[in-house]
Amino acid sequence: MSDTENFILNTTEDMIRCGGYNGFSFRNIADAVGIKSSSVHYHFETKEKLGVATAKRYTKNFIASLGDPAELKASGTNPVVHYISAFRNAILSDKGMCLCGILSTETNILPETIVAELNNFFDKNVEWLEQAYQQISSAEDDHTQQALQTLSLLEGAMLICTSKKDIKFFDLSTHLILENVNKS
Amino acid sequence: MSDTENFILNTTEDMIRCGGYNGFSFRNIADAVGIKSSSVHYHFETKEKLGVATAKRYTKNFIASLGDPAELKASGTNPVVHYISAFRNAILSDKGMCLCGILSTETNILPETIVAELNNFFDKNVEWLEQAYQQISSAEDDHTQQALQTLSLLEGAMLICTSKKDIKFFDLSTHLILENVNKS
DNA sequence: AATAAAGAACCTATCAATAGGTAGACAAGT
DNA sequence: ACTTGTCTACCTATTGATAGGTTCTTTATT
Repeated sequence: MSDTENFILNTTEDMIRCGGYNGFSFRNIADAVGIKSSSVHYHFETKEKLGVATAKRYTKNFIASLGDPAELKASGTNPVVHYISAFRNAILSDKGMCLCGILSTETNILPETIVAELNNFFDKNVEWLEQAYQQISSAEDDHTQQALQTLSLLEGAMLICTSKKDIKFFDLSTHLILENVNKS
Repeated sequence: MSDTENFILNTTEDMIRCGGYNGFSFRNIADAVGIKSSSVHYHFETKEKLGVATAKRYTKNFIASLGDPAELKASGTNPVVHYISAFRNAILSDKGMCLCGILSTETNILPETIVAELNNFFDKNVEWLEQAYQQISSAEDDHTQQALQTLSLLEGAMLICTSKKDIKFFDLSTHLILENVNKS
C-alpha cells in the first residue's frame, strides 16, 4: 500500500464520514491529494472498489484499536466503558459520523459489495461486545442482546451528536448505560 | 397544499429515506410523479426548499401520530412502549431509515435551513419522551437522560436494521429497554 | 557497464450522462 | 386579463470513467 493510496483512503474516509457515498467525487479526492482524478482511478478502478477498500480498512482499524476484551478486563479496564470511549473519541478527534453508520443509512442505493462490508462491520462489533459482556455481566444475561443494544445506542448517539454538534448529547445518551456497566 | 405537491413530498420523503439528500434528483422526483423536472421547480423553487418542506412535514406528521403521552398513560398504554412501536412500524411499513436520522448523518454538507429542521425534529422527540418518562418513571430519575438514551437507541437500531434488512436486529436491540419499561 | 524492455505513476483531454436551475410558450380555468 | 400548472428547450457544472501519452525507475539482456 503506497503513500498515495493511503492518502486517497484517508481522504475518502473523511469525505464519506462528512457527506456519505454520494457526497464526494473522484475530483474531490484528487484535489485533496494533489493529483488528477484519472490518477485516483489508476489506484482504485471504480468508485465501488474505492468504497469497499475504504470500508474494509475502517473495519480493520477500528476493531484492531479496541484490543482484546479479556485482556482489557484482566488489566483492570471495563471493556464496555473502553468501547464507549472509542466512539466518544471518534466524534471528538475525527470528523463526523461512524463511516459504516452513515453508509448503512444509504444501503438501498449502495453496491452490494459495500453493503456486505457494512454487515461485516456490525457483525465484528457485535462479536466484540458479546465477548466484552461475557467478561463483566452474569452468565444468565443475553450477551447478544446487550451487545446489540449497546451498538445501537452508540450509533444513534453519534448520529444525534453529528446533527447537534455538541458532545453533550453523546454524554447524556450514554450516561445511564455507563452507570449500569460501572456497577460490574 | 395540492395533490401534486403532496405527491412530490411523498416521493421526496421516500427517496431521501432510501439514499439521503444526494441520492435523489429533481428528475427522479418528476419521473415518479409523472411530470417534468421544471414542474417540480414550479412547486418547490430549489432543492433546499424541497428538503426543508419534506423534513418539516415529516416532523409534524411523526409527532402528531404519537399522540399525547399523558393521554396514552391514562388509557392504559405505556407511552414509551408506544413510541418504540412507532419506530418499529416505520421500519416495517415505510421504506428505510428515519428521514431525519439519515439526513443528520449528512449534516456537514446540508444547507443550514435543513440542519435547523433536523435539530427541531430531535428536540420535539426528546420533549415528547421526557413527558413520557414523567408518566412512567420515578421523579428522581433524569427524564432528559432517559429520553435521549431512548431516542439514540431507536435511531441506532433503525440504522443497523436498515443495513441488515431484518427486523430481528431492531427487536433484539430494543428488548432490554422494553423489559425495563414494562415494569413501570 | 551500457542498453533495451517493462512497469509504475502520473498527466492531458475527452466522453456520455446527469445535476440543479431558468426562460418562455402553451392551455385551461377564473 | 390573469393565474395556475404544465410543457419544451436549454444552460452551465459536475459526475464516473476511458484513451493515450509522458516521465521515471526497475529489471533483464547483451
